Amino acid sequence: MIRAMSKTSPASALTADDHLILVDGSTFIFRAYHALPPLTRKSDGLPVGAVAGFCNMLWKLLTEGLTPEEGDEPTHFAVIFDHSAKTFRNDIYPAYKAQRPEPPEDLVPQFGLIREATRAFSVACIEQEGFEADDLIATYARQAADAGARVTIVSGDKDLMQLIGPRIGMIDTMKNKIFGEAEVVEKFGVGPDKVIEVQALAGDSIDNVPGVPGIGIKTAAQLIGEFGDLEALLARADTIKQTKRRENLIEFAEQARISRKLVTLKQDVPVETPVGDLAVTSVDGPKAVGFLKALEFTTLTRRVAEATGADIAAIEPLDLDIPGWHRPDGKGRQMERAEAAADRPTAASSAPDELPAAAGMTPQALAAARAEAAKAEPIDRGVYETVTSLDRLKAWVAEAVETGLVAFDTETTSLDAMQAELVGVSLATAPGKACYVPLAHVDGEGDLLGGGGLVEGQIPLAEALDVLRPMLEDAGVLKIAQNLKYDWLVMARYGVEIAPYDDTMLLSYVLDAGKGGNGMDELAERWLDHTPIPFKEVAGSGKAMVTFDKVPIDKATAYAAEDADVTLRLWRVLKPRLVAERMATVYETLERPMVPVLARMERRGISVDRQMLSRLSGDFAQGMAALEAEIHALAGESFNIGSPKQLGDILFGKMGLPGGKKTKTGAWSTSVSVLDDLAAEGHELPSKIVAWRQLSKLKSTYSDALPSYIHPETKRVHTSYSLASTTTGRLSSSEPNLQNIPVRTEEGRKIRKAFVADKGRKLISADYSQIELRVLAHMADIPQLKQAFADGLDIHAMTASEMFGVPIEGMDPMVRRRAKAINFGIIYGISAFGLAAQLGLSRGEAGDYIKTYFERFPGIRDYMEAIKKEVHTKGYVTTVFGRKAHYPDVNTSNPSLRAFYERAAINAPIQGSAADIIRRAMVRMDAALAAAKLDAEMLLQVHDELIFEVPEDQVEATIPVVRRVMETATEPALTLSVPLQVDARAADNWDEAH
DNA sequence: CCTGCCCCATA
DNA sequence: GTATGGGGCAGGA
Repeated sequence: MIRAMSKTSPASALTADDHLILVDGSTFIFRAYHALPPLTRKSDGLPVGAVAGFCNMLWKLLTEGLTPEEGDEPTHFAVIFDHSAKTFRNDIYPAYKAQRPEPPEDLVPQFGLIREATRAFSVACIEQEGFEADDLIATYARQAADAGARVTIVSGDKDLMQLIGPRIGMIDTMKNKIFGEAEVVEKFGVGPDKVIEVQALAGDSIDNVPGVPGIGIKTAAQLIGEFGDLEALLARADTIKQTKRRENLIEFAEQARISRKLVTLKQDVPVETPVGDLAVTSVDGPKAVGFLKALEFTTLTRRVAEATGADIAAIEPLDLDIPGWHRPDGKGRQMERAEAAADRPTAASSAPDELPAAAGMTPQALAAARAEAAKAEPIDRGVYETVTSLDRLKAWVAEAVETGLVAFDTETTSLDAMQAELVGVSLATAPGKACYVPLAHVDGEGDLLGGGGLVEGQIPLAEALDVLRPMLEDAGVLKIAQNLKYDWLVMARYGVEIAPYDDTMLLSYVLDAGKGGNGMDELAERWLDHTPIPFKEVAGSGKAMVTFDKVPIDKATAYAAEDADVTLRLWRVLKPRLVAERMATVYETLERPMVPVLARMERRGISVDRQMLSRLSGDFAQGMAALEAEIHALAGESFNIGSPKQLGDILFGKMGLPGGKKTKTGAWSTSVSVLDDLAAEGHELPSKIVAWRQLSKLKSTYSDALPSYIHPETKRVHTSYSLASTTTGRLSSSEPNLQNIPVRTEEGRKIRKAFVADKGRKLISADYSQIELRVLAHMADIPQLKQAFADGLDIHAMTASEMFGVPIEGMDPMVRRRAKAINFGIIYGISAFGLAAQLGLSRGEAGDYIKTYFERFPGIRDYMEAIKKEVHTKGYVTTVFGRKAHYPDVNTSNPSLRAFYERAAINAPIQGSAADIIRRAMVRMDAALAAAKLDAEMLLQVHDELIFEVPEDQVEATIPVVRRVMETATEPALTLSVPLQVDARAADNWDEAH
């Protein structure tokens, strides 16, 4: 039972018979707090849940050791705590663990209590200034192991895994999991001896260990496996093939070295208490019972009293002095606290929370707790259910309705939501509680004869939809999805309109734009330390790839249910951050409502004239053939004009023309600007190349490609908008990209002409005039610019007039052109280098222009300096509506990279505010048109332009409505100090409407 | 077949 | 000088 004092002083060295248990007290208390149900002292509501968990664990380990077997009790035992937040690591890297939020209010009083508990059980309670608990644990473990003793570390902290070895084990009592070398390999992909190398590369967002950007645990393990250790890798970083990875390894080499220092535990702390002094002594019964009685832990008090022979009745409860706790004076308050505590969501709870769920917990604390809990909870794909009966589906739906929230995901036959056929759906109602409902899986064995038949045991699609539809449309059930627009579109095509909803991709985007991707796999790595099954693994890739309906149902369940499970877990991490980080309004006004707006636009599509494009392709081909013949004749040989390499050899090798710019990889550039310069020197060939390139581009990218996107049923082209792929808040368009349809050249505009209204209808194009300069004038508060916009002046001419002192009347077009280039340059975060390139000036001349500009508009320079300062201190900048754009690497020591991030940061609030404004207009547009009883349909968005299709006889009525919505889009949240101006026109095709 | 590079279309 | 997506080529699988 209780081991009597087994060692006498001097208790110096341990022996091979000894067993040292080291409890990581600081981690334990946080994890116990989040993992265990909240508990308060009956008499006054003192929160004691974590302390109770700690005492139980301590007692069990002291009396039983790791196993209930006789003789497994420890000979030495210590609980180690962090002394204070600041350690030697902060001298190496000031930001280390700087992100740590304040602990939750109801945890604070438990810090002292847990130390009291340790002493009450007569166990060594160790902490030492300047060192983390981990370093002390490392030092003691090393000393004991070197002496031949067995060591068990009680912790769930991955940072301690580097210590694991033949004599040193680790156990997570909270999860009942033992960590040996195999578990370390599973977690880090390398053995314990290489863990620090991996951590140095991968970093740790929770502890603020920077690592190397773009490298996570997976990549780090692979690199370390290949190169051996960090230094070997850094020494040969230039041999890494992936450009971005190579650059990052080179650029962030020092950061990786610092990270390595941060994660390396110190094994030679000059400990104040010698390891021999950690010998277990018998528990002082009355002392322990007095303490437990004070906390009103009845069961444990009785158990300890029995084991030690102490008389409970005779022992007075200890009078505890509890810092951080104020005994409430009224019973009402106690009840309130107790109920609130009981309400607190725990890791295992599935309480639907629109927040705040936890009284006494700040939003920041809740968000931090959720982040920690999410990583602590393992994901077990084995528990997912395959739903094959209507009854089970009804049960899941009932569960979702009861819970009030459900993560939802569709599995389909295509990535294109407009073509995708539903194959199955997955649901999750709580972490780990997820299912997959196969609906249209077919026999994978299908050869030419058989196969293709529906797999047995699936619920008929129509019946399943009838059960799902009420839940998916139920206003009382929050549907959570990752990239909901896709699922929304698919389900809309099956007659289901999902609402209300949250989208984890958009949550991530609104919180972390610029910090990395927002895809599910990446988010799962970042927030759950989890790698979901790759799609490749269930469906194959390349030629062997099959559609999801061919995937065996058991594999499909593991994959699909996991997606719903992961989505739900991500939501539990990300949603609380909205409030904590003050981003709820941005999410709710600029992101979430865009989902159905864009989905409807995509579903409508736009008509393109296939015959017209086909003719154009023929014309372009003819033009190219003619030019090709001339080019080959001039070159004196036949070569592939489309190959920049071959072209460079001809121009700068064979023909000996003077090369201008070099490309990144050292080859001569053959870009238009270089070819134009050569043409200006009188060479004939380059201009023909430019002409050929233009035709080639128009043909391959547009006239050949666009018809292939015409939907077989709707006969229209349906682009896909991405809401979350730019740092600034702009949308992007792909498959096909309809945001880069040519407009600048006559030839290019022929493509645009092929975008047409259907018969009896017109296209309306409405675009904001100079919206970015107007936004800049407002944000930087520039009097001349504001006045010019108020007066409706030509802004570029006004700029030229201010700068060069010439009258606007009869201005030289060249002078205006320069001013225009400068205005654009300002928006892009101007540099003399860039302006010189744009205007064909010397760097010095361009620099003089910029100087003059700043003298005339000092407010612009002040604004730019303020933005730079902001991005360097905060790591992000914001738009007028509060959207954030993050630049985590802006503080790099690489000067040109740093300047690049600074320019991006200057541009982001301008571009992003304009993007916010048009988003607001789009969110309101459908309702405004409906209210005016108009049938206009919004089809496309091109950053500052919206394209509608309208019945011919409604054109005149529609234009004013569209214009009003767009021009007043900032209201009522914000009134700009400059007017917004919208130009709108209608025509049969996009070119003429624009 | 995949990836990086170059070039180029838009705002 | 900002923000994107995409086609063709070339090299390494």
